[in-house]
Amino acid sequence: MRPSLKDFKKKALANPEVEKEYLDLAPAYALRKQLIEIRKNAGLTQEELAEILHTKKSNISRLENVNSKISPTLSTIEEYAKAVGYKLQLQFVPQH
Amino acid sequence: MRPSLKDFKKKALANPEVEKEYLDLAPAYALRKQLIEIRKNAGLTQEELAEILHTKKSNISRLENVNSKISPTLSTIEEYAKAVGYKLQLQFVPQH
DNA sequence: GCTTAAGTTATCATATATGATAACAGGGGC
DNA sequence: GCCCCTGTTATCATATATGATAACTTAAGC
Repeated sequence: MRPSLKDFKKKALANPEVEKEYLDLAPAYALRKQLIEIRKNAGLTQEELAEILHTKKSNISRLENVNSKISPTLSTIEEYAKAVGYKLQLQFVPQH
Repeated sequence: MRPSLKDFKKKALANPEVEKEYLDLAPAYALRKQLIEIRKNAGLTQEELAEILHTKKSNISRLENVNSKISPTLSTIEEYAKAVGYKLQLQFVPQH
């Protein structure tokens, strides 16, 4: 029997309730999921997107990866979004 | 007679139409204006906000300044927003 | 089972954002 | 006029994001 952290995550995220908590928990996680989603919408692989952005697939992976500890710059996110046909909008919403 | 770049900017931004073009032109500019706006809404000076964020007012100025060439990290913006009572929301909107 | 495609992880080099300090500019109040 | 408050700018040191390369995992296809 192998370790099952990945399995756990997969199953947990398949549960809509857990999913929501997961997204609420850390906005950074939500970002990664959105990035992946819009890239897939564009029908691109990490490698293809990397080429458009003149970088390498490993860097795209790092950007999308939930386990990543980096806090990307706005321009990185903006360029990523643009490359897959989206534009980034920022909104500041008052707390409560 | 003194150079009037600042005057020009002040007058230009006072014009609603120019204002809109200005904001459309570069999202980065819009960001700076929003940052200043939410800080003022919180009734804080740069120095007061700097203290909350455990940094210095010169760094806050750099962040807010339109002439700044930096592309801040998401965490920087998030922490700024939180400190003045807002939360940051990211939206990816399809082009056209 | 092998191969290929897609994504991950580790590592290092480089670029850039951030922190700190100091000096300066402008405005308002007195 | 002189302060004080607020924000700006320049500079340097440090932290961190990004780029590049290589090796690895996993799944899908045959």
